[in-house]
Amino acid sequence: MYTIRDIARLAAVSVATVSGVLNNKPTVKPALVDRVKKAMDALDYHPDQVARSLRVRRTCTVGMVIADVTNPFFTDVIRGVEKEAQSNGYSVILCDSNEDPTLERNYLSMLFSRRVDGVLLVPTSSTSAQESRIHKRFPIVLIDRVPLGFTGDAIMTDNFSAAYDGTRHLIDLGHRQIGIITGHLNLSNGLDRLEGFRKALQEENVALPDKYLQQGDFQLESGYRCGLKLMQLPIPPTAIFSCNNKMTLGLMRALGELHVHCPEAVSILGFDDFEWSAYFTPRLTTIAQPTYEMGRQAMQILLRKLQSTKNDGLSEGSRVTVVKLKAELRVRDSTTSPATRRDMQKENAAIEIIN
Amino acid sequence: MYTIRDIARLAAVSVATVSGVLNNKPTVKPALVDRVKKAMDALDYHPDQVARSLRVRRTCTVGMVIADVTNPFFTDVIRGVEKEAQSNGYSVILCDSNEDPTLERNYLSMLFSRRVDGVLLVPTSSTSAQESRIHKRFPIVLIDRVPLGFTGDAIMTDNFSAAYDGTRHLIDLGHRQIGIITGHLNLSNGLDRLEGFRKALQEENVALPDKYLQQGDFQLESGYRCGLKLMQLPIPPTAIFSCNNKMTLGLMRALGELHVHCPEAVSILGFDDFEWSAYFTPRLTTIAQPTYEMGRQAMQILLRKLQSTKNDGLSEGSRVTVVKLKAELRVRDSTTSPATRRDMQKENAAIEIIN
DNA sequence: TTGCACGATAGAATCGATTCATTTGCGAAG
DNA sequence: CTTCGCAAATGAATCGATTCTATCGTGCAA
Repeated sequence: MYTIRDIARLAAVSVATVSGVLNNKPTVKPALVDRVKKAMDALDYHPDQVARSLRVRRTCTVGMVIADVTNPFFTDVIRGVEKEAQSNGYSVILCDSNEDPTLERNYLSMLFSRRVDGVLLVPTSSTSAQESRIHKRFPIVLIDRVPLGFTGDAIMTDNFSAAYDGTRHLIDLGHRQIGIITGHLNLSNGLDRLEGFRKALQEENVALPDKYLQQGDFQLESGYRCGLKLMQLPIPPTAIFSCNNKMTLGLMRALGELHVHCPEAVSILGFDDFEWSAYFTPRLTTIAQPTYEMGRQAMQILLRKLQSTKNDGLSEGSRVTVVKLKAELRVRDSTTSPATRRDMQKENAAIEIIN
Repeated sequence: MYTIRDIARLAAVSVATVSGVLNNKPTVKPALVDRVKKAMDALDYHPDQVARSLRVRRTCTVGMVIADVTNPFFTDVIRGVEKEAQSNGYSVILCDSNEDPTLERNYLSMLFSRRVDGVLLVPTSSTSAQESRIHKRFPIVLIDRVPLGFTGDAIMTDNFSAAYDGTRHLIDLGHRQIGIITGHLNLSNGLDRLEGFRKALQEENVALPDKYLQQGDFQLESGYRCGLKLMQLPIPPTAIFSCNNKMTLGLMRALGELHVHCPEAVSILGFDDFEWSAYFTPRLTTIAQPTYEMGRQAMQILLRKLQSTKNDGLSEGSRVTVVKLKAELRVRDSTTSPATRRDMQKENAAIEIIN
């Protein structure tokens, strides 16, 4: 393993000159640049970034703490982050907190010891991101959700509007008995989606019976459980809004087991689109978040903060950025007007008679 | 930001003593350990891992270069890797090569500069992992696939047996016209699956017409294209084996567009199971790879190599580990005996008359 | 009482880069 | 011909840990 001194010796220059070449300082004469570069090639020299980081007090590394790598929502975000990081010379240390606050805390602590320049965080419900001690360590940008009362930098979908638009779609189709399976309500994503849903109902004077509001926790199992509850009510809803992808799957399973057909018997609107959702039967109507873009912009916000803390003459670093991205409603086959429901049932009846 | 010297001063000991406490060397007297720990708590001191890495020539960081973060196959692997790394005090730098050899090369170079202790790599088809220069840099463990003639450490599914078993399942159901959509054939995963398929056919003297073998590239688009070709043949196959998850989706789209019903008109066997595949209609019969386990064991193999190169008195470091994990055939609804096909078509005909 | 051995602590060198303070070299001006 | 100034190159200090070597102090034996 060669060092900068080996290169200096081989090229017959000082280490300072080699360093100058590495950082293409304009003061080094072209002739020397050439000699040094030849020497580096000859020894297949790659400067040690660890040593460099120690000296310049910057690692060009960011930490990313997410809740679940296997959720396609997050993997799209990761891809955006990674792409943007890579093209700016940054690396990403990936951490999976598995929605566990203790693990999240440990990861943040570890990332601090490794002296990452900043952190992208999908916070757990009782996140340590709110503690001022953590914030003194490095810039943090939250992704997807923020705890109530959070005042720092963050990027997320405009969940309120997204849920509002989706619900309007159901109402416009003619639904008046609409159920919802919510997520956690102590983080912004869960709460805002519920509020957007409520707003749309209120505007059209559609009632929301207590039983039509089922609180889940964004996990598959809860979608299944809430789905069963909703469809086993004396008067089941004619449409259900499921607040994330995993709960939608649980809901689908519940419908399957109860032999409730979608969209004939009930319309389903899911939050989160994913590559496969167009292959379900029926093809799912979903609210698609701009996942890749969210990751990309999250990294951009973080990079901007890193720039401004570097030349900290400006107090730019203290300005707070909050970005809300627009979601897109993708209407497919799982939502139809409740009027057609009766027609379809008639058809089915006819078929049954034949069989 | 405090350093070991601040702690030493506050605790009125030498830096060597503080270092001794940090690395719990047994020679430090309990009384001093106490004083030092108090000082560390008081200043919220977290030792700088960058400085430590420089001195001990070890970063406790590994690089992971994969082909596509958004493919659920890889995310499960990542989770296994990350979990195992975390519980051994290692961090993972994630890189997405996007199946691009140039990008792969750049990432490997960057990881070397960052002095990662080792690398987990899902190689692209013309990977640089075969160059001896790369291997001198750090231990590498390949995941999922190896290039032809590769001789280093690797972990993957026993693709040959998996494909053989899956194909037997189709034959046992009574299929004799079986098509296949293969992946790339210059990496082991694509080739071994084809060979396993061939073996099963040969054993039962089932012919494989040229037209029944369609070469894809593991991407969705190729599954779609090959699916169209297969089902538009004068005598289309009664069953199709699709060699990975994305191509299976493309195939499903092709079937949809052609209004070919599965499993009535054709049985589908997919490689790669994923959380959602039980929610497709029909529920997909798939060959499930032990993804999480693959990631976990990949990291274990790498850790073992790191151990043995550390105390390099032993030449253990030169022994090569190749692990092939068993896959599991998950029979669901997309594969049925071709005999039932005619019955179903009759049913459909009946329904059409009614309508 | 003195000397020696040994365990515990201290001090300084080290890892490999960057960067500051100097020195060197060269050309122009006096 | 000397000197001044500026650009280019050098050498040493530095970042914050670890670790080697030296020193200190204590207890035991002669």
